Amino acid sequence: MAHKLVIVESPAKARTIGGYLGRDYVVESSIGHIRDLPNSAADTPTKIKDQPWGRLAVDVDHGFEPYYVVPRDKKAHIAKLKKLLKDADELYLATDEDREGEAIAWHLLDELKPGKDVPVKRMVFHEITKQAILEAADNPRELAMDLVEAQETRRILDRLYGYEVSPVLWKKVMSGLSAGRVQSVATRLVVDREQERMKFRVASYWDLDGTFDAGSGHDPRIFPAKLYSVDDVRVARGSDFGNDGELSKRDRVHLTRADAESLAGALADTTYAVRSVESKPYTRKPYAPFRTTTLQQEASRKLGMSSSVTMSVAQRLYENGFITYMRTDSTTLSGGAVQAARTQVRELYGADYVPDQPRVYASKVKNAQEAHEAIRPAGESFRTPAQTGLSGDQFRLYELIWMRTVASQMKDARGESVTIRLGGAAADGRDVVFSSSGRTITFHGFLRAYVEDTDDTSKRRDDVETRLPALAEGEAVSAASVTPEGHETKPPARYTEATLIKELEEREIGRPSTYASIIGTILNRGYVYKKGTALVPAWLAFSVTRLLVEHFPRQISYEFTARMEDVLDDIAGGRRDRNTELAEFYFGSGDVEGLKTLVNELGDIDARELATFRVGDREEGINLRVGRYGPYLEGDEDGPFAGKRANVPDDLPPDELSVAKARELFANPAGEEIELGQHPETGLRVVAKNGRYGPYVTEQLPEDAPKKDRPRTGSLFKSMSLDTITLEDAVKLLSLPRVVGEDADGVEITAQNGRYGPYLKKGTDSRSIDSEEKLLSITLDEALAIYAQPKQRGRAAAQAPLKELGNDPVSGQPVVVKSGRFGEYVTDGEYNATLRKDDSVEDLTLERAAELLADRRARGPAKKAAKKGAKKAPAKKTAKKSTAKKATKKVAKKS
DNA sequence: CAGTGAGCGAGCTTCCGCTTGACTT
Repeated sequence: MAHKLVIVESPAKARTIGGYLGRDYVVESSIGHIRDLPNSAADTPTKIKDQPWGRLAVDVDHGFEPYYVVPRDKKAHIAKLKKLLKDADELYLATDEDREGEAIAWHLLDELKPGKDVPVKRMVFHEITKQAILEAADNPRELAMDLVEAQETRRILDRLYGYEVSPVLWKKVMSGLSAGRVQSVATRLVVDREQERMKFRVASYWDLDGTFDAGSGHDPRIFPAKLYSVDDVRVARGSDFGNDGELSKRDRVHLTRADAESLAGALADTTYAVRSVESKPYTRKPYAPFRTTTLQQEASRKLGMSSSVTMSVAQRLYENGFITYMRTDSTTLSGGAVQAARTQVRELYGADYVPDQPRVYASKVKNAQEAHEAIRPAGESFRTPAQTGLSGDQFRLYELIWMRTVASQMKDARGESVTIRLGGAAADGRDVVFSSSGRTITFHGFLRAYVEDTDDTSKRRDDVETRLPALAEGEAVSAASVTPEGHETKPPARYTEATLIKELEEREIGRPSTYASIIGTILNRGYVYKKGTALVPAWLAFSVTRLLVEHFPRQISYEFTARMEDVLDDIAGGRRDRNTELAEFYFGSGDVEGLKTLVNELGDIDARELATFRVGDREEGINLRVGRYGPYLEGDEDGPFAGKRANVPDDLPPDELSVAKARELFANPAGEEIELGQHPETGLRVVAKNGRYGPYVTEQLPEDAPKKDRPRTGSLFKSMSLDTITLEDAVKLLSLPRVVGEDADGVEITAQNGRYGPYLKKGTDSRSIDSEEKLLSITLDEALAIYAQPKQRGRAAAQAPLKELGNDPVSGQPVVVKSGRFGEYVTDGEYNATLRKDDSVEDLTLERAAELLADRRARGPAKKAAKKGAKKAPAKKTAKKSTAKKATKKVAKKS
């Protein structure tokens, strides 16, 4: 029977909506985007691979035309959708109403290609309630192609940014690194904050902490107050100092310890009078319902969940129908949800807590696309946490969301905040004022249900009460105690996952669906690491950020994304043109240099300079350098540490690398070594360390040993670890190479560990052996037996194929799968093709193997001599010719 | 930044945004 096919983005949404729409409709999901630019060479179609822009999959010379592919794991799903469409008489594209959703709708249309007799409609809704869905089905619109263009612009710009700038980092900093519009700015935020911390100079300041007695009859009778001013000049507090440790405000008196102590002494006999009592009404509005970022922040503060844990717990709640969609930038509640919340407030707290009018929360997020509701309990009436039957993290997160939603429809908290100033004269004639502030809450309102936590420990939570006595102006008060108190300013706090995400949102960088993964990216790349909950930048991030700031200032600027959003809005509104904008970004225009130009001009970037950071002043002569094996210190040629180097522990936060710390590291450059004891024969100290080639043991020669005496070393066997290694093991390792014996001609055979693993050596003839343990145990007979065998030429060749697939349709040669140095590959005897990411030996068919081989063949014979100059002539003459051609062509393109 | 001996298929890394998968006992 014919039906109408509705396609939404999320399977859980499809289920819900299917229930609302009834039997005439079949509701399916796209499961997000269904097509995208190929993300790696393996997925790039052969026909564009050899184009100069093939790596980008965007034809930058012809209108920035993108080449989309359906990812392998989506193919089956597309087939399913096509099948459903076959029996449909109408297609409703009901993806989210935002830029990405509009693009998904267009991709669906372009990929499913409905027949002319199947009308296509675009259906949009912002809340998943029966009424909203039915209305949406009755009021479809057309696809907004300008919005699709805006999304394409965003997609292409991100591709060009990421895939052009990342290779610059591979060349100049380290292979495998990445740069992108979002991650690079996120990293920069963390680096900039650390640099502020490094520049930070602490300020010490003092004040007086007083305890005052309001006299009997007052409740409370005793109350605290702090020194506020001396001779009408305000006493400096922490916020009055800048990061340089200097007072940043005028008209402040900076008290030292001596000042504070002498003033306290002079106040010993002072009596005080109330100078002023200022009372203001205190009102506090409830917080808006959760959106993705605020949920992540509160789950972090209240439940200690990381952003990724929060999202996956929320995902499960969503899939099981407990909450609405969790990736949203909207704080809007549907009418039904508002009613449900108000009902719940009445039931739980009484009618007094229900405001007359429902509360409406406008979005605070600048580039909000508001395709969804706020995150709230699902349904038209809310289940209390106890009614859900949930447990563990799901229960706790649901409870948080429920409380927040309910509280958002409660009355304001009301009360009074009071400031009391007490004045008195010191023995030396100075006039002093103490100040005390209190807060009383007369009606808690929403605070009974939910109080937001704060990241800033100096801020009071909204529900904290401090009661003060009801004093009147002129009333006399005595001091119970006046104590000098010392304080120090604190450096700006490091970002946590939650505060970094908050910062990114405020700067319009990233989207709800990506906040958690942005953190994942910068952690995975090694740009930042976590120390407790704090995000600490690695030195690598300093190098990368420096390169980007110096050479891609526009792209790495904090405003880049916000400006891009404005442009995209204009494209979506038909006021600007996609190609003009992309061309400006990529090729430049007027005095704006394009990305392409910047990338091409990078030959002169000095990688060494980029990776060098001065520690302390020039005179100290200390540099930190970011090396392939991590950060290390190096002395200036003309400085006190000339020629010296020292490892810097990977987990030493950059702001803790003081000059003193650097000197300490120079003094003990060995870094972390594990003391194993004294060698029973030589009496030398034996230690285990981590080195360039992994963990190893070595012995410490006496300081006065001649320089050419090298200490013996030995890599740990794979079966050993630095945690468990014993002196006994170490002694064995140091005994290598071991003399196994002599052959019939009197040539010595030794056993040792090398770059390619354990092996035997007889003169210049070496043979691999199969276990490291055998280095210690192999006998002369066994060794002679190995040498009696002819030498194997190459490990790969010696191994039997993993699988035989039959004959290749092109070459007619048998195709086999083998395991080699670079992983598994297929070969027909002439060409070898490495298996791609998604291939497995088990599932590999001859068809797929032939595809890989054809792909490989299309790129021509292996180019052996191309790189390091021809050492040996390649076996095949024909191969040599085309190799040379290929190589020249490539060079020409690069320059 | 410890120090080592052969000869072996080179080819790939990377962006941001949408959304959930998961071969088995």
